[in-house]
Amino acid sequence: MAQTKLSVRQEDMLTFITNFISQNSYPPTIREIGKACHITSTSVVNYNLNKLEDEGYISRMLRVSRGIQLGKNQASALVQIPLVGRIFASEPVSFPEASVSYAPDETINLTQDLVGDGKKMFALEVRGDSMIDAMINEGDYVIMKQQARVNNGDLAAIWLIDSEETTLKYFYLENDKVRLQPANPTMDAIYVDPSTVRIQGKVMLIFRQISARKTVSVIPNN
Amino acid sequence: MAQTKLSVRQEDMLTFITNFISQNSYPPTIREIGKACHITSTSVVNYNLNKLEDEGYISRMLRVSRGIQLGKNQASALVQIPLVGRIFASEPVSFPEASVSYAPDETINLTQDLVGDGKKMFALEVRGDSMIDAMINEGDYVIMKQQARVNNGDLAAIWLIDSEETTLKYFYLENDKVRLQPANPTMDAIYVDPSTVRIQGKVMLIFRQISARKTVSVIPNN
DNA sequence: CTTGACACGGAACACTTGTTCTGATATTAT
DNA sequence: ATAATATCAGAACAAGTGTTCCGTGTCAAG
Repeated sequence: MAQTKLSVRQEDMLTFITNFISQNSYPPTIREIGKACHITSTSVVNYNLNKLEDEGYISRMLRVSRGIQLGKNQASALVQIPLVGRIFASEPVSFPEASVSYAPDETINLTQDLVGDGKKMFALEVRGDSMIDAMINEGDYVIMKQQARVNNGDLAAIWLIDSEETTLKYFYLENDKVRLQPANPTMDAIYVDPSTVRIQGKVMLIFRQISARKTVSVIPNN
Repeated sequence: MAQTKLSVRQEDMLTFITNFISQNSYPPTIREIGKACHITSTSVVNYNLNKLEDEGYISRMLRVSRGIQLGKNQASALVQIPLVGRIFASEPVSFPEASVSYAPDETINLTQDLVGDGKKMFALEVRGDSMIDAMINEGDYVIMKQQARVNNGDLAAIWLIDSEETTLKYFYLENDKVRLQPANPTMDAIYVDPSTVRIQGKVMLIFRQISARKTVSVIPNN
């Protein structure tokens, strides 16, 4: 159970097992592992499998064919995040009521290692190109987690009460002033009073799916 | 192949298989199914498994122990994409040789509805902030597909022979000239001769994981 | 009634597969 | 150098496992 270093061969086996399972959705046999990792003897595979089990990377079922389970650290479980709508610049992010059971038209499947447990998270599609200061394009998807407090350095959706608009900026609380730092490093930060902002949520992930992009209307702008 | 109704026994088997997999993370054997569903003969289990396969509820691997896969409707498949390195601006994207079997240090798990089959795809982590014209930040991950040709409108990694650097730009072939359009709509396109560019690949996906971002060194730039 | 399709049970077979044993080689400690 | 430990290869065995064949019963159509 100690966290000693894995041998090259054991690393090899572990990655193969992981790939095999994600590809076939059932674990490989000892001989399949051996063939893939260039190990001629089943006993050696068995030997190293026991090592992997000792280290906690896998679990083995006694006398069960393909009885290999990945350790807790490995499994990249899926998370379904509801796509709740579009986000326009200068509009508040409207989160759905958490109380009502909600049936989204569309859900976005992501892995847990990207967004965590997915609790209180919603996906928004970005419309309009006025989020360039946040380095976000039209068509991008933003995964947000609804929360009223964020840590310093988080990219947050912030409702500016005075100007009545929402921006996505990195949030820093400094000396009783809130510094809102654009993601674009060439742009300047703005400082506002904490009472004039309301945190709506925190951005967990941004992604841009190029392949699905419609033929953009690009007119060379000279 | 028709969507006829399943028999009671087949329903039974299907629910058992589903539960078994989610509990053990490997599929059951024919005899395990038989025992759980009170079927004494393996041939009957085999018979009904084939029925289930005909109806599309499961897939079976020939002569493979525990070779049962749940139907497509159940899980959106995962794709593992190797993280092959970092990408700096003005450097050519170095794809790994497709011929050699390749063991990546790290892989990125994504769902198929985001990147497709994942074939010939590699993940790159962006270093340096000189890709702002492509609306890409430092720390972003770029999923690229290695290919020498792209369609008009694709975001492509392009090696500029003259200036000896790689840029990510939207690619348009127009009147014997190549128009390279920055993703940032406020920036101007450039026109080059087709002989001076070489397409290295196509960008499939870009994502930015905010939560994992290290505390950025942000000095207010007045 | 006869026929055929369908579902089932039992049994046997051949291959798969986890396990174990023996011995060899490499690495490290004494 | 010597011993101890770790890693490996080959072989063999027993149990697991998918497949197939044969026979029986049910039920609806002809």
